[in-house]
Amino acid sequence: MTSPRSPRASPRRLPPDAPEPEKRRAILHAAVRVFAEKGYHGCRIADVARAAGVAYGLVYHYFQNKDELLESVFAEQWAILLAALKAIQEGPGSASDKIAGVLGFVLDVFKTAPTAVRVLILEVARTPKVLRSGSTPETFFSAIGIISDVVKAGQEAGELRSDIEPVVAATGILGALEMTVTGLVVGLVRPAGPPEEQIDAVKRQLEAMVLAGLRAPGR
Amino acid sequence: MTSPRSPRASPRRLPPDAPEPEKRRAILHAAVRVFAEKGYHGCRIADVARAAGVAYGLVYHYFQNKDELLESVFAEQWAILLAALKAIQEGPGSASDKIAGVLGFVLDVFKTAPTAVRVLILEVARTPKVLRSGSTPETFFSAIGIISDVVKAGQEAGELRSDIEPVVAATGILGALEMTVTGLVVGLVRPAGPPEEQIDAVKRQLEAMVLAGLRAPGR
Amino acid sequence: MTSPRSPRASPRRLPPDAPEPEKRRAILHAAVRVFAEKGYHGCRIADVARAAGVAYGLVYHYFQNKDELLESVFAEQWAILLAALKAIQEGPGSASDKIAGVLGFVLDVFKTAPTAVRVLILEVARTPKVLRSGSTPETFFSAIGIISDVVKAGQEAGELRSDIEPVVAATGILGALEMTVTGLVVGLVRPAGPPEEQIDAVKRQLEAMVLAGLRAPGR
Amino acid sequence: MTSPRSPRASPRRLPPDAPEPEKRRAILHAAVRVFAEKGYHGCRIADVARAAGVAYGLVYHYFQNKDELLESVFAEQWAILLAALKAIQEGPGSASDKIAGVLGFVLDVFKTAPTAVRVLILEVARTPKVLRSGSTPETFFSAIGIISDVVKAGQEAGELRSDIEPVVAATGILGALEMTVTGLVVGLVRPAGPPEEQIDAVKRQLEAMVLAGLRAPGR
DNA sequence: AATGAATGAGCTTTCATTCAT
DNA sequence: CATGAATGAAAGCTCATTCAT
Repeated sequence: MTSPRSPRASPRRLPPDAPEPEKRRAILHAAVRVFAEKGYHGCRIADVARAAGVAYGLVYHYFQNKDELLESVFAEQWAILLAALKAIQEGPGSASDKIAGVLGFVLDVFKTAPTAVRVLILEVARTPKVLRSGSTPETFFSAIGIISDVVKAGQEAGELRSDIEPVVAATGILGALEMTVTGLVVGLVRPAGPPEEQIDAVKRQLEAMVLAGLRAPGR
Repeated sequence: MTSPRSPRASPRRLPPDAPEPEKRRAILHAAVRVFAEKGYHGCRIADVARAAGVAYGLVYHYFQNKDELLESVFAEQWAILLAALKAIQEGPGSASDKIAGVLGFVLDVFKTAPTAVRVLILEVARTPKVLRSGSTPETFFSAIGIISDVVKAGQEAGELRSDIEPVVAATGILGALEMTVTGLVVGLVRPAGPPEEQIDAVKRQLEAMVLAGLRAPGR
Repeated sequence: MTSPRSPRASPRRLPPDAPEPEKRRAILHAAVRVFAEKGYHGCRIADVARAAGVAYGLVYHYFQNKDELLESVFAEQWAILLAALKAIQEGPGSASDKIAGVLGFVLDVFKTAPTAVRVLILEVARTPKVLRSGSTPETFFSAIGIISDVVKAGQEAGELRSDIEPVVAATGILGALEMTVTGLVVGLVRPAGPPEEQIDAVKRQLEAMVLAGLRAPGR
Repeated sequence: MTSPRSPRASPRRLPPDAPEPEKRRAILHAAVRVFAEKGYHGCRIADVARAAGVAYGLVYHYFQNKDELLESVFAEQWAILLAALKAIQEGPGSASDKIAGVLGFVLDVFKTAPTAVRVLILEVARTPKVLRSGSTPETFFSAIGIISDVVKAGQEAGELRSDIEPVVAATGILGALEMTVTGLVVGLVRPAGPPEEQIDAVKRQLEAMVLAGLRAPGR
């Protein structure tokens, strides 16, 4: 990985107006599945190509190299998450509502696309430093930043307790959320009832716990 | 052709009474450092050998292969953590005290041995499922189990709220803790003041937040 | 950690209709030469690749591993021999004619391609049992079987003596043939005259001896 | 193999009067068993040491290196065979008697020590050229030579046919014998009856065939 | 004599990347 | 755009051999 073999100039980006080629999408989606199953390092380009039903070399037609492929996968996933977070942040409602909204959103996505979430959870921010040169870390920081801002706003409004730094709060929230999803993914957290309701139950409990931990005294 | 080479008779395990060879320790410690720096996949056996100051082949004298080396590293680290968790669980004090104790322990270890924690955090439980065939997953489950038991005891004593399943609570606690440590590792969480006090501050805030989230109403 | 890496999906076998790639042939032929010179264990894949004039990795593109390469070499050589034996068996002539035909065929092949014969002689059927898991042993048994059938037919026709079990006879015939070729290969058997005639002389003598040993009394 | 790492001067030979150390014998015998099972290249010094019940390094105390160990094994086995051949040659009886004696001797040895024969059969004269620098090939030639002399004597006495060169005859005889033993080893040749008698039956048939092939016309 | 930990060259195998078609 | 054969550096693993005890 990251063997800087030939820092080719052209970023291989399609002209901004052209629609994204169908096969590029196929590769990207296949990559998500394969990464989810074997992890970034455990999979070969050949695996992705096969899963996408395209030829070996085509991957290199659309992506500079393996790293860029990973970056693209992450970028796409994070873009969705970030957009949602931003929408929630800028939307109406109290800080508590917004935090609950974030928890709910992630768990809902997990209900419909557990694989994608799994990749985000298990691979992001777990890859060696070298990889950290792309856009991934900034994006990760952004996510923390948004939640952090929501918390700060809540504190200033007197709704949330002020003795906890927003960054620490945001980190704790995301951590609890992430580990809960991991628990679901791994099968550790497995409440009674049909799958759908299981997740809803977990969502309610997590929400209650997190909000109680942040609520300003007397509220 | 390769005659199946009778599946390696000696499990390469030292007799249980013999003291651990000095060089074995050296390799294990070196592995922690190298994994921390480059990640499991990013490092070569040669790196570990060099860092340990031993010959290449000696690694294979003490460990079956790269995987077993990783397993051993994890096993050792987890053993320490689990022992501490158990000691806290069986010790005196209320459920809140014990939970605070767990948070404090992990953050204290981080203060003195951030490298080891980093390996545990960034590499463990982030490797594809298949890998989970060793002792790692059970150990991870054990950790969750212990915290979960502490929570349950607290609930039965009326000290902690009962509307949250112990497993969900335990997962949330560990998640918040882990992400906080990650934040410290990555440099995201970076409160003012000298390093020592920074961590103490984070510890206090995390503790307050977590306990408030679990406290039974009216307490 | 090595995710089990789904057992190599493609058996690396070309579709039965496609013509064999030129380079695959080149590798196979080079392998024969190199095995002949250094023996299976004494040669490296690098040697074969160099002798074939192809890149290192291409060997692994066409063959699973070193063992499979050896198997392929053997399979090819044996296939030729077996086909010839079968043709002789099913052709016209008495049992004696057919046995003489077999002796002649092998020694003729040796005249034109001593290298290939050398590989077959020195490497085949001399490798530990375990190795025998491929197709080699069955093929070897087939060869014995064919000769054995020829002998049996000759016995039933009253042409050959009946007090010797066909299998024993076949084994003796092939053994004498093989050792003779080995003697020629090693330079032990070295009659006077130019090479061509040397071999012919040996052929006549071997034939006379073998047939006299099998002839039915009174013929 | 044969990496001429340090052509140490001392041949590691014990003083000619001293009795052979018990452990040296143990190693030699273990080597025979292990070679028989896995072949020369398929076995490790560790295998031999373990089979002999001695420590790793002791093998190197008694033998220069792996090659010398193989040489010693062969030398010992061949010495037995050669001594027997010579005894037969110099003993009384006609050429036919002597040839029958050779066949009988080898098959008898096989009855009592099939393993040792197997090593001689399957490993000797099948090892890459490089190894041929020791005493092995000469010994092999000697065996052929002795039989060859017996044949020649028989020809001069008018007992055996003269139209076959003694070397060719000797090669054929040994080849038939060797392949027959191989057949027994591999389980290909498997006549009816209890094991003991099976071998005797094979012996009689082989003898009849070989002698008929060599007898002078009119005898 | 005996032991087995220690060494390291060498070999097999993998797989990201290139390129001719 | 698409293909997949071809390349070769890199890394894991083996095992003969040495050496301190």
